[in-house]
Amino acid sequence: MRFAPGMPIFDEGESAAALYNVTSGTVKLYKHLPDGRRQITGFLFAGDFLGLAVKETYSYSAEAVSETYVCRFPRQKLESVVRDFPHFQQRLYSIASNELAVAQDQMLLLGRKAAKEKIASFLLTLSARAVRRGQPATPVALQMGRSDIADYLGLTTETVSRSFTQLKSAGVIRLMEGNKVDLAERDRLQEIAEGN
Amino acid sequence: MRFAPGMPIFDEGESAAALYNVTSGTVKLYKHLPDGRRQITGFLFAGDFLGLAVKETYSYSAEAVSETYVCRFPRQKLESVVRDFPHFQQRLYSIASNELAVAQDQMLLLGRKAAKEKIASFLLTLSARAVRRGQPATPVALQMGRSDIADYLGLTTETVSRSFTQLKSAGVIRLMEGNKVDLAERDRLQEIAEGN
DNA sequence: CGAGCGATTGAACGCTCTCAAAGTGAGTGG
DNA sequence: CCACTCACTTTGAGAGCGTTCAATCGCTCG
Repeated sequence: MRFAPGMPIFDEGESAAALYNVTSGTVKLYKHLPDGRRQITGFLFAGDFLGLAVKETYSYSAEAVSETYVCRFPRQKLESVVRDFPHFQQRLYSIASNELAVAQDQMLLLGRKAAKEKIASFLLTLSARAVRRGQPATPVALQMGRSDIADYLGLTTETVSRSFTQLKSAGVIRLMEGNKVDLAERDRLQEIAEGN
Repeated sequence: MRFAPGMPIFDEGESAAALYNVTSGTVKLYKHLPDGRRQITGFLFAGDFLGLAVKETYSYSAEAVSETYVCRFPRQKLESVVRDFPHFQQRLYSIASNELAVAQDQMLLLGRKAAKEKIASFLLTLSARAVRRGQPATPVALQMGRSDIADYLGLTTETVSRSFTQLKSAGVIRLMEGNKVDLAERDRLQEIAEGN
């Protein structure tokens, strides 16, 4: 299935009818408060899964950030596959367990890191994930806008922008055309991410 | 196994040798930054599991908050049980998937809620979990100290204390002896938790 | 070339933190 | 039984970081 930028893949509360795998592109997962405040709980890239849920409905919304292709596994079929190949269940557990560890790192970031530390951590995480997909560690391509980054890190777009500027002024990163960021001083960025 | 208050159950980075189930008591899970800042990622009560990890080492530390009894399942044995009873694998997946949803709620709290909203949400969550364990919805017993609550909600002890005082002054809650909190106006508390 | 959206920059405010002190309660020993 | 200690909580005052509100900049697209 193809999704254009900004298109919803599914919404919080919808019946959880399928599991998806991102083939290419970028997806964001998010939750809303009644008054409109938003928290993005994760960005997904090629190879990532979404829709892992035991519940009857999705507990978050998913939306394409850039042009995205996903592979859809209807829940019924998935369940029959799992019955025939118990190994798949183990794989699902492994994925969920891994996402849980990522979520806990993100809690540490949201609860205890300062703005500049959040941005530094974010860039390093994106870089590491790019490497895992076989892409170079730098420059990092930011598929998402400042407002998505802000809602992911628990900040405002203005603070995100200011933090980027500060890191740029310090020579730690370089903002390039095409919304790419060159991690000029990766070690220094690592130190900043950890609070030094 | 028995753990006195403050005793570590396992530490981040340790070899993940076992899965635990809390029989009685309270456990906190947390992560540290190099400079000592701490984020508590969860509190566990009777019936909750800890140590769900596919990785070789634990990605967080676990410590008893009150006197706690846990049931320990060595990983090896667990794996053989899972091999013989594939249904267990499904159960593990279900638990992990559920914790993931809880973690996402917590991200929304940490990233987007104000101090008073965080406290209100916290009290309601504790109450709901107490009900699930067959206990009354109110009063809620706070097994953990202010500093643990602060590190769970991404606040300081002072702010936690002040927020409690504000909610008390507004008549929404009542602070009782034995570190119990009476949710006098549950509806109002719910509204505050959601930002109204 | 103008419209429009997102990003950046600026100025001022306010929520939460920091630092400090006082209050409270449980446990200990005289 | 009471004074004392120690840890934790509460309260106060002031500062700072990130937000809010607002304006400008820059790019893309029609």
